[in-house]
Amino acid sequence: MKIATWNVNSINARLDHVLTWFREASPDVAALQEIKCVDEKFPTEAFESLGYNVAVHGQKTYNGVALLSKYPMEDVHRGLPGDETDEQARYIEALIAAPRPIRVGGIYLPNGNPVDSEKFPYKLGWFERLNARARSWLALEEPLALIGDYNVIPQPRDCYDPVAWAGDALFRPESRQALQALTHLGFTSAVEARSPDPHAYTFWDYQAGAWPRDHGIRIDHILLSPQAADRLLACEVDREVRGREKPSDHVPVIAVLAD
DNA sequence: ATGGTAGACCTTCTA
Repeated sequence: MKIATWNVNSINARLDHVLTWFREASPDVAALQEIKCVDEKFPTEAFESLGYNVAVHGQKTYNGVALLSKYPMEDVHRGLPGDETDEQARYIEALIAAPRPIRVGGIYLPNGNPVDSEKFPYKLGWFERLNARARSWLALEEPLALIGDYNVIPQPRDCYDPVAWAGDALFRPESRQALQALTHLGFTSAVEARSPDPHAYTFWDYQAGAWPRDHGIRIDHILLSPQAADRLLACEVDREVRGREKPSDHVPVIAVLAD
């Protein structure tokens, strides 16, 4: 089973680019972030024609997440529990009804910049809610994948210039610590476990020639519960996609689990 | 050199 995550930076501005990749890579399950549209504007039929079931948690202009699955999806939850006042569409989860079922959470974690604004505590609070959700799912000891744009650079080697990123919400100790705390609940990072690339960047800014200079960062992650990690065969970052026409600033990350 | 790009949407916010 191929499980993918991709921040597409507007699904409708990038539909041809995204569909081309889906035809090539043909993931069984995919989580999309930053669809930047309400549910009714999501191109559901285009994905259905490729054989996917579609679950969307959209929002006007900003954020928005979706799950696509070749298998039926059950027990779909939209929004991260723990704060009824949170109106940002950043989380969707479903039980993928494959022959060996797996629960998948699609994550678009808040950016958190600037750190002296309310956005940084929002990021850390969101992380606490995510970790609480993860803890309760892990207690079931079932296959689970929490995948998406975490907006966290885990280690200095995961960015081209750690000094340039010091102080940024994506690299602040509080952010890295929250990701580490989540991982230490019992998750395996698929990229760290299986990617041959020691850097494995997943994002290159549109500005300042970041892509041609390979000024990237690794912020899109696939975290697997022990029952899912036991089946991990391979993981890759599809960086070639960044060099195509009209790309997203993120590229897909794919994990392959034994069926 | 404090720049630069992209998307949604309508003037500025988010990333």
